[in-house]
Amino acid sequence: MFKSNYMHSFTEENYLKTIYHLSTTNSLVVSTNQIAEITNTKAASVTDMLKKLSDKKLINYIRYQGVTLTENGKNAALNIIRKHRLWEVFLVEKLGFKWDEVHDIAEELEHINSEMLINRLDDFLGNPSADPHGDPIPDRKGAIQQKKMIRISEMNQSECGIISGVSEHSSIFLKLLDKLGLTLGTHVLVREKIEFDGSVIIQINEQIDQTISRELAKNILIML
Amino acid sequence: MFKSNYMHSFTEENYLKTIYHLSTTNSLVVSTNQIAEITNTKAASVTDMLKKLSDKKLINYIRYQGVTLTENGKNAALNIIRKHRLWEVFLVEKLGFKWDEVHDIAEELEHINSEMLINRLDDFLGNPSADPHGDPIPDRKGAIQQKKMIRISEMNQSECGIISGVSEHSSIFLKLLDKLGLTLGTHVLVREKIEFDGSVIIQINEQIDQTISRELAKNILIML
DNA sequence: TTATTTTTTTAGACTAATCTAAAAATTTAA
DNA sequence: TTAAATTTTTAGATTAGTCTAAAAAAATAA
Ligand SMILES: [Mn+2]
Ligand SMILES: [Mn+2]
Ligand SMILES: [Mn+2]
Ligand SMILES: [Mn+2]
Repeated sequence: MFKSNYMHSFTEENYLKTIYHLSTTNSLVVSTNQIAEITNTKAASVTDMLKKLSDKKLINYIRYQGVTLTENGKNAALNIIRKHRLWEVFLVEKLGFKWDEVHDIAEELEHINSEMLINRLDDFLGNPSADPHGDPIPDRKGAIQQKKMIRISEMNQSECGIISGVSEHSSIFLKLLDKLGLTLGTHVLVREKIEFDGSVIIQINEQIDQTISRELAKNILIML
Repeated sequence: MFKSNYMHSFTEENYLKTIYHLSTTNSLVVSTNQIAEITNTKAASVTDMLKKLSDKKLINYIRYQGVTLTENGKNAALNIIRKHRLWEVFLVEKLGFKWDEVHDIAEELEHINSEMLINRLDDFLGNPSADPHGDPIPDRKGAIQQKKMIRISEMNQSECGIISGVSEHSSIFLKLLDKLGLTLGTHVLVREKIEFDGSVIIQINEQIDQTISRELAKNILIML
């Protein structure tokens, strides 16, 4: 078993992951302040770390201009995300955790360093393609197959589909979805879109109708 | 779920575990140099840490006189050992690792902090009482049931028993035991003790006879 | 296009964990 | 019971990651 990639510290890994998430959800180029906000640090600390990651050739960094991940940096980030999501599957599928309970534990487990471990875990779980929140799991080469999903708020009247993901991962949000029966795999049909407040009336699993707020509709992802 | 014990750093946890192991295998009182050797640090660094652990009331420390664990320190150490051994069981039983491959990974996993996680893992594994090396697993209260075992080197001629543990955990030693068929659960009968070099002729599983060196005989533990 | 606001970086300091070298205490040996 | 050797502690530095305050650059507004 040979060591293919360099070791990065716990902290460096968290920065890389943060930059990856920001660059895929917002603009490709990520700013110092954005990173500071997510990592709960100050801009000055971020600047220090950006210099270090740049020295290690994990990011492309020009003063005052924001950063992007290099190929190496992107691979490192994807590997951490792979580990995070596989551990989340393990916690839910094997240990019986709820989907709103696993994130914090996975934040710790994602830093365990063993390629053999994570590949065997992957096999043990049956090589899942998505985590408990519907997020895709990169394969051992870092390839990620993004499914096309739209938010309920973007659906048209009488369109239907299956709940396949969420764009908000807080415990309070996920527990609410549980309560409303809006878990992954649920069939949703848009009955009516209320223009006044952005709320949406949906039919759940071809049975009851329910009104959900715009906030909810914006954060539930549907595969048509 | 309430937080019962304070958080300790990764490093503090490793010192506590080291002190526990030294105080149970050697004398109760542990010296600075012993700790330095196991933790791969220098005596000066150990002294610094001992002051910190003493301030936190995890050890009883008097300058120049060595340390013992307090009740809190012992509980913290046992909790880490519990996690280490449960993870080792998981790696072997669920992911198919060999007993010589799991220690280093468990050294990382033992620092994951979640009581809920470890208790669920315990249940998932069927509440095992020993790890893959035969070492007892403390229960969730820290209680440990030590089985009485003796080394092959201490057995008398024509005594027999079951291999139930090892007192050496290096990969090279464990792989050798595999090769010789001396894994946990193997039945051993002492045929003859060679005085000249301390080697022992044993019968394995009521079948073939084999001569093992004193070094081997000293590190294999038997339950009579 | 100049002035104001916002963002980012630098300067200097702090903490945890480590080190080397030297001093102090303890143990062992003569 | 004194001298020598060993062990342990202190003193003073170093590194990673963080902070606050101030300076510099960029973006926005007048
Ligand atoms: Mn997560
Ligand atoms: Mn997830
Ligand atoms: Mn081990
Ligand atoms: Mn073990």
